[in-house]
Formats: sequence, C-alpha cells, structure tokens
Amino acid sequence: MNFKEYKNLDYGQVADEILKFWQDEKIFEKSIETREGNPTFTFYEGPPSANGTPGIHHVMARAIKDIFCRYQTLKGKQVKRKGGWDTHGLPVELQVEKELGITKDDIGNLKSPKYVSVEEYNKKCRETVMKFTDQWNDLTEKMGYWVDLDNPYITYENDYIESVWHLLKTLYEKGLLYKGYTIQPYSPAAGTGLSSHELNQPGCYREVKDTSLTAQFKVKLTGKSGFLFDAAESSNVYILAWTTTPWTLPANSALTVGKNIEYSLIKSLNPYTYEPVNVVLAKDLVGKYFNEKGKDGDFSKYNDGDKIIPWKEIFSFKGNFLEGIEYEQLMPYVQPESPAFRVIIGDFVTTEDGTGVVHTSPTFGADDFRVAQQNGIPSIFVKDENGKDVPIVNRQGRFVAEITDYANEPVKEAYLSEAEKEEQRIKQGRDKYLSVDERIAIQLKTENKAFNVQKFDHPYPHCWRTDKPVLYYPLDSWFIRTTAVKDKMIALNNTINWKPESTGTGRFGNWLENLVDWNLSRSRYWGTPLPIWRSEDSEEVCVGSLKELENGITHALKDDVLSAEQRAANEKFLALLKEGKEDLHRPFVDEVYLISASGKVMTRETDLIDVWFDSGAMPYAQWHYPFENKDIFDKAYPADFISEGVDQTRGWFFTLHAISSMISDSVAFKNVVSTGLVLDKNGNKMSKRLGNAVDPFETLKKYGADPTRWYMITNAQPWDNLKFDLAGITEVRNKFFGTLTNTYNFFALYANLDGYTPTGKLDKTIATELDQWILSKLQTLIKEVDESYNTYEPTKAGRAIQEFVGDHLSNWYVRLGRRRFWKGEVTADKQSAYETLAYCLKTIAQLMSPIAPFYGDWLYKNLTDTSTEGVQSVHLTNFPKADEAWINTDLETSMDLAQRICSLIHSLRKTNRIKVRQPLSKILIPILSEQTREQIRHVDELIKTEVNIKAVEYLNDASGVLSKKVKPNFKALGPKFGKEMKAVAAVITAMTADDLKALEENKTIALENFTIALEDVEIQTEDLPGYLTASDAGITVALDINITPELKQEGIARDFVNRIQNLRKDSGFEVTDKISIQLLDSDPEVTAGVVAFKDFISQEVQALSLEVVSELADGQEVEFEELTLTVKVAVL
RNA sequence: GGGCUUGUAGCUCAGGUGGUUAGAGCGCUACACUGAUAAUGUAGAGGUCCGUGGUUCGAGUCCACGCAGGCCCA
Repeated sequence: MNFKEYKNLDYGQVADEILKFWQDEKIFEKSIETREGNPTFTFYEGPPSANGTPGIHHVMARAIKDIFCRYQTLKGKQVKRKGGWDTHGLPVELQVEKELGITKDDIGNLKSPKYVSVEEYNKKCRETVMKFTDQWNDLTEKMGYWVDLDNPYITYENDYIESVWHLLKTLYEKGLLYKGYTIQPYSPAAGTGLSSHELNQPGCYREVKDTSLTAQFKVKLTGKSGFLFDAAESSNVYILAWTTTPWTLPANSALTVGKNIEYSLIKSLNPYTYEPVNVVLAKDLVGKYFNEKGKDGDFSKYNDGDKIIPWKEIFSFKGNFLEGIEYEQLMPYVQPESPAFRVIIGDFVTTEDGTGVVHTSPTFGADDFRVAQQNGIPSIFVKDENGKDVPIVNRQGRFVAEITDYANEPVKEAYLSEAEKEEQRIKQGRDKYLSVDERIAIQLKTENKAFNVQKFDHPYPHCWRTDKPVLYYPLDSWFIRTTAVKDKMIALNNTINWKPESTGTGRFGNWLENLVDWNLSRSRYWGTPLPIWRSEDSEEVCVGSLKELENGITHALKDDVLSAEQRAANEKFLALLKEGKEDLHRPFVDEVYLISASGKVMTRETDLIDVWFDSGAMPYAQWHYPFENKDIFDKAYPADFISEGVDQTRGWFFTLHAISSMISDSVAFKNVVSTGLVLDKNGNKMSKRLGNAVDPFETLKKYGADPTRWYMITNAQPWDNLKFDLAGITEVRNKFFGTLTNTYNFFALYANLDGYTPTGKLDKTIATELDQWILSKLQTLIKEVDESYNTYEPTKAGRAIQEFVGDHLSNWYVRLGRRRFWKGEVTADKQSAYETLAYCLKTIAQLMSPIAPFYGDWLYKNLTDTSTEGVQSVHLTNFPKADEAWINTDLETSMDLAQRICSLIHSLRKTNRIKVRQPLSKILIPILSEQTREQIRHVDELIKTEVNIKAVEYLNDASGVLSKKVKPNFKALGPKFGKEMKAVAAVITAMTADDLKALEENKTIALENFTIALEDVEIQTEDLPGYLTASDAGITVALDINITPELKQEGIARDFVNRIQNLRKDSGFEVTDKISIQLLDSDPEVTAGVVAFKDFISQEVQALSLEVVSELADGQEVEFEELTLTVKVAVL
C-alpha cells in the first residue's frame, strides 16, 4: 500500500476529517455493536445543565470520562453511554427571573403589578434550560467525546419524573421519607420563611444593639465532671456561655465546645451576687471577663461591691475533656422528652466572641439543630392544640403560655407597635418598657445564673419586606432519613474505589460520618413536585406512578366531597392524563385533589424536591425504571465508573450513593474519579467576568482536540488543579505529536520508496538487537499503559507513551537505525526494520487512542489498509496484549548502558572539540563485572556507529592499570551499624588498595572492630591515567583521542559527504536521484582524503562518478573547515 | 472556624517502604549536528525541597506546630 506523507500537519483538520469519518461510518455505534454479547462496562453521565455555555473545564472533565470508556471498549467491553441533561433547579429559575425582570414574589401573585403565572413561568424555564444544547452538542463532537446524544435522559420529562416518584414512594414505604422541620430564617412579621438568597439582598443585615448575656450553667457532679470539682476543691462549678439572644435560653438543651480549644477553670466571685464561683471558659477569652489587676488577688480581703474582683486560674485543658459533662437546666419552664443538658463537641465553635462555649438551642439555630441531631440532643418543644410538637415561640414571634413569666410576649421588641409597647410598660409597672431579653437578664442576675450582661452592637438580618428582624425558626420540610442508613452508606462507601483515595475517605467519608437527614423540600416552582397529598388532619398518600395518580383521581371523582371547582380540575387533568398529554409540573399537579381513607380532601404538599435528587436518581430514571427497560437497568447497574469535579462530592456523588444505598442496598458506582479545577495559567479561577476564561471552541480549532486533550491529561493528575496554559498545548503539539508525525513520515517515505507493505508479523530470526530492544521496550510499555488505564491513572499512561515515543522510538531507535532504511535493497535486515517500526507505530496509535482519539485513529488508518484488514478504526481494535516472549530485560539494561556510554563519549568529544564526524580509534571501558561486560558487548556495534569509534576495548583488574575507589553503601550499612555509621563510613573511605583487594577476595574484611562485607560498599573505577575519561553512575569511559593520518582522511571524507548531502538537499534533488561529482583540486590533504575514500563517498551520496579535476568552471563554493572548496554536483 | 488538598529550578511537573551528589521537559547561555528539521546532541547557569521544632547514625520523604494557595462546608 502507499503511505500518505504529510507536511505541516494541522491537528484541527485531522480532527475534522476523522470526525466526518466517524459520522459517515457510524464508528461510535459500531464500537458498541461489535461488542454485543461481551461483558458490559457501565458508565453514568453526570448531567450538565445546558442553561450556560460550556467552558474549557468541560473539555477536561469529559476527556477523563471519554478515556476510560474508550479504553474499556478496546478491552472488549460493551460500553453504552447515555447522555443526559439536568434541567430543574434554582440556577434556571434565577436566570429566568432575571430575564423576565421579576422576583419570586411576582410568580403566581395576582396582586403584583409584574404578575407572571406559574404556568408561563415554568414554560419559560423549560425553554431556557435547553437554550445552549446546540453548543454543548457541538463541543461534545469537536472534542471527540463519545456519548449518546440522540437519546439523552432529560430530568423534566414525565418518564423521568415518574421514575423519581417511584423512588420517593419506595422510600416513603420504607419509612425513610418524613415531614419534619429545619431551622430557616423566618420573618414573624411577614409570616414567611426567607431563602438565603433573599437574606443576601443588600440592606438586610443591619447594625443593632442587643442585650448580650453570659450565663452560668451549673455543672452536675458525675464521673466525667469530677476532675473539675476536685481541682476547684468546691461543690460549685459553672460553665459560662454567651448569647446575643437571651430569649432563646429557655430552649437551651446543650452546650457546645470545640474539641481542640483550650479551656480554663477560674476561681472567682459572681459580679452580681458576689458568691464564690468556679467557672469554665476558653483560655484565650479569660482576659475579656477578668481584670488583670484581680489576678491571684486575695479573696479574704474582698468586700462586696469592690470594683476589682479577685480571680485565679486553677488549670486548663482541651475541650474534649468537657464532652459528656451534664449540667442543670438554666430556665426550667419546659422539660425535654429525653435526656438533654450535656456538653457536646461542635466544629463551629470559635474563640472570637463570648466564652468559647456555645449555648445551644436546637429550635432556634441551624448549627445548634445540626449538632444536636448528630449528638442525639432533643429540642425543647411544647404541644399545640393538635398535640403536635411546636417550639416555645409561636409563629407570631411570641412566647407560648408554658413560658409563664413571659407568656404571649414577642421575643423581639421590634414586633410591638409604640402603642402596644406603652400598654406593656403599664403592665410591667416600670418607667420604661423593658424587652424580654432585658428582663431575662435581670431575672438571671438575681438567681446567680448570669455572669455578665451588656449591650452588644452587631449586624443582624432583617426581613426585606417588613424591615423587622428575622428569627431562625423551625419550619416544615420533607426529609429523607439518611441518618437511618448511615452505617450502610459508610460500609458501602468503603467498597468504592476513589481516585484520589483521600476524597473518598476524607471529604466524602467525613461527610458520611457527620450525616444529617436530607432536606428534600424546596419552595420553588420549576422542579419535580413532591408526590405527596395531605388532608388537613395529616392523612396522607404518596403517589408512586401515573397509574396510581389516575386511580386516585378516578376514585376522588366518585366521591361527592370535592367542590365543583376541584371536580372540574380533576376531570381536566384526568383527560390529559389519559391522552398522555399531562404536565407533571406545577401548577398542573397542584390542581389534583385526592380523597383520604376517611373521606377528606387531600391537596398536594406544595414543595418541590431538591434537584440533586433528580440527578442522583439517574441510574433508575434514565431508563424509566421500573416502568420500562428492566432488563437494561439490570445490566447497567451499578456503574463501573463515573467522574465529575471534586465539588460534586456532596452533590451528585452523595445523592447517587444515598439513593442507591436506600433503594438497592448497593453502591451506585464502583470507581469514581473526582477531578480538580481548571485554573488560568497564573493559578486564578477562570471567570467570564475577569476575562481570563479560555474559549474551548477556539482552542480546539486552533490547536486540535488531540493536543488539547493530551496536554490536559499529561500535565497534571486529573484530581490536581490544572493551570491551563496555551503554551503548554503548543509544547505538546511540537514535541510529542510533531515527533510522532515525523517518525511516521520517516517510515512512510522509505516504505513508499521501497514499495514495502508491512505484514504486521514480527520475526525474531531477523530482528536485530536494536529491533529486539525497542520491541522489548514496547511490550513493557503496553503493560504499563494497560495497568495505568485500568487503575484510572491516565496521566501515567500518557507520560509513559510520551517517553517511549520521544526518547526511545524517535531519538534512539530511528536515529540509530536510519541507515537501515535508506540503504540499498530490501534485505531481511531492512524488512525487520520496517516491520518493527510499523508495529511500534500502530501499537502507539492504539495505546494513545483513548486520550487522543482523532490522531490515534488518523495514525492507525495511515498505517493500515482497511480494505484488506477489515477493521476500519483504531477504536474497533482490541487493546494490544504484551508478548512476554519479547521482553528482554538484559537487553534493556545493555541499551541503557549504551546510551550512557554514548552520552559520555559525546561529552568527551565536546570538551576536546573533536566533532563526531571525525572517527577515533578506540575507547576503553573498565569493567568490574563479567555481566556488565557481556551487556555492553551486545551493543558495542551500536556504540561504535553512534559515536564514530573504531573499537571498544574492555579493561579488567588483570590489566593492572585500573585503580578503584570505594564508597560506603549507606542503605546496607544502616541496619547493621546504626549509630556507629559515621565511624564505619570513615573506615571505609580510608580503605587502602590492599584492603579493597582483600575484601574482594574474601568477600569480607575486619577493620577496627567492624566487619565489612562486600555488599556494604560500592566499588567504582577511577580515572585512567593517560586517557581522557568521564564517568557517570558506575560507568567510566576512556577515550583515545589520537588521530592517525588514516583517521584524519576518513574524517575528511565524512565531512565531504556531509557537504555533498547538503548540496543535494539545497539543490532540491530527489532522494533517489543519482549524481556525478567533480571536485576542484585545491588542498592536497582534502584531495588525498577524498581519493582514499572515493568508494565510501560515492556510496553515501549515491554518486555514480567522483573525480578530482584541476579546473572547474561552473562549480559551487562550499565552506570546508578553514577552506573553501569548489565542487560541481549534477543529476544523472 | 472545620474537613480535604497543594507547596521541589524562572515556568509545568517526577521523586515505592528514610540512605548522604534531588531529577525531567520548557525557557535562558554557549557550542555542535543537519536526507526525521515546528526537530536533535553536549555543556553551563539556575534549588533555604514553604517555615519552625522533633524522631533518627541519616529527613524532600516520618511526626508536631505554623505559613501560603485551592476546593467544599459553616
């Protein structure tokens, strides 16, 4: 076959051509079809949201996914990859709000001047979310990412939602879905919860002056707290905790400390009651509560009311010693249902303010709630009229009746009007209205329960609608009881292979250890509706399929409890349902009314579910499981492999894992690669705003997908952040792809000249040492690359291929073997060279194809006559299998020695300014072992050619000229001598030649009480007297630089060849052209050299005649050392 | 504030289980080479292996405490 030759290859164009070939020939489809019946390898695509344009980091993320899917395909697996789109959620909604110029308040709110119906709004969301799919699809193709874009799963489609509902119902039936509460910002004045988004509006946080209070919590004497009482030598010990919301103190049920914070026990007096107390607070904050002048003061001299209160630090200790200590309830209005009032450990405690101890009331703080849940601390609740648990402050922001002293009073002064305040003042019988906080402070002062009270300025969030302060307050929410399956999730996680491991054990593992229940509720419009219908007295039903919904509606229509409107709405929905035209989103599902067992109307809980549940449900929902495709699902679950950014650890990775653990008692994925970020070249985050974002389309077009992908994969490990620098792609393109293309071109050039088509079969009987060596290296490479891909280490694979191509194949095998290709007829030797090089190139094409899919295929196709071999594309081949029979480690060692020896000789020539074209007579190599001598002997022909030396001679001990040096081998000496190392090293360094000889003969020697064995030392040769020598890591080379007249002449001849070759090239002759040469006789030495080596020269430059003439009219002038020669070269 | 992670030459990165002289590529300087040439070879300059303390005969590597960057969470 004819091999195409290329000049100035454009890798962008290569990608375009191959992409067209893939599309025309349906190669992706074939890569799956041809694996039919084979074991499957399952990959799950984490769905991107198409409401934004793709960035360069998506190229990175998707290259990772692509690599392992392609690799597994090569390994014979059937790898189906279904694409997907994440379509619901807040980012979409916010974008639509922005486009429509509205806020959440305007949606479905008829009173608003900017009213937009939920129906219109959701319609807009549906359009917006798929706005950039074309761009995404385009990028996917151009970067060479193989994923099925024709049948993606889309989370807003009914089939998908139905599967999600099925999963929710399954959880519901397992008792894992429940209605609870979560602590959220709540505005009693407006009667509504606020999102964090709303709280971040400018002006929401305002400076206010609140009453802050440091309370004394009285420690109970138990085994755990005994050490405090012992140290204090007292029967009273208090823990100090600070709060800016004293009204929450009746709801206190725990104290939280930091496990690594240092706490002090201080003996002093209460500043209000002057009673002796022993208090615990963070050591760093002691100075804020105790005057330095009172330190170690005399308690006996203290009189009540003196300003300087004496105090004394008894001792200090870490916070974890406080864990589990019990204390007395501070304000015992309401009792908890289970044991409370314990010290617990929390990660949010600081020593910036307060005492380093956080007063914890689970009903009024998000941190408090979480840490209490994790530690099994109950909340302080009272029962409402329906027997339901409610907090001690009602929805109007007022205390419930059980808080007798403050019943029905608002916890914030701001909730009262001036008139109401006046009324209260009169009731209180004071000059001035005192807030609840102030009166609690007074009460605690008198009860010896307050250690410090003062006004405190701090920013506090306010409701943007009412301007009144918000409370952190428990609000209804639906939860998944992930805490119930925590142990299972941890156990399953331990079976997952995480890359890198630390993400699994650390980031993800810690997250699981501190798991709280999954809050599923979202009060929005565009998302999967929660399929739960409820009646006023809490009867409820969870709908798990469209069929159930249909039955429910049908059943409800038979009842006469429904109003006429409800009936009409139901009928409308039912009709659409039967036609398959229903929309399961709001507002339509909200218009469905069901009937409870006791005959009450049930309406849908208005919540939507967390979008993360959507994406975590994809293993099931992408196949509309269990309503369809059960067989496909069974084969494609769980995933063998997934990959996303490390930021998905608590996102998609978690939701996949949680849902799978609960539904199927299984992991959702067996291997996961969490990738790092793509930063700009200075290590800054890329952002469109800063203008440092790299356009993926431009990059792919300019540099090609393959160099871009190769650069990204080989420059840094996938899980490390990548500093993306376009200069790096250029380097990869020039160095790796350029070298590889040149190597291919070199092969193509000569194979075409000889009309040689490789058979693809290797023949050991004709393979030279050089062939055997590169083939041995290649087998090792196959093993290494296979292993790397198999263990999700693409960077290792790419770097290994790169090293092979650059250092071994191109720079050694081809460079040393060049002559074999361009010399003479096709002999066995030449044949072996062709077969070897073609085999290497084709194997490289396969090995690299997962990372560089276009180029790999391009190279493969260039080398393969697909009309005869039957396999169209590298992606349809089988991954090469290393042939152990070709691995020859001895030979690899030999070649390594050869490379090092050549390097040393080059270095010697360099320092003595003897060019490589000047032949030299010999080198001497001192040899310490017979094995090394044999290893070098194997390759000494190569060495001679490479460095232009006539002979390699070996020196051994017997020669008598060899002097040796001995060095301690610390690694061997260490375990033997330990502390005496320094003395032993000194003894070894001081060994005489006789000592060394004795050691070599007896394998051991006793010197100054030390017995030194042969393996305890490293023996090296010293420089040879009388020669130029160089050495490196145990190898010494001596070069004979004596240039005889014959050598000089040969040098001239070689120089002459070089000049003629240049002339041929400059004159544009073809490689095959035969020429005639005339040289003007101008320098006797040159003439003599040329004449002496006439045959050699003629052969080298393909000259049919070479004559020295005394006159040359139209010759060219050529620089030759210090001379100028005149020659004439003509094509015959 | 917490969890995880990174820190080695001007830049990008390698450096199993501790072993005394820390490497590669790019870039820079110089000299070669030139029928693979967007290459290649040789030599040179360039390092407080983030800091401090510890363990050890010996620490880039192990431990502790910090510093700086990153991600996630609060």
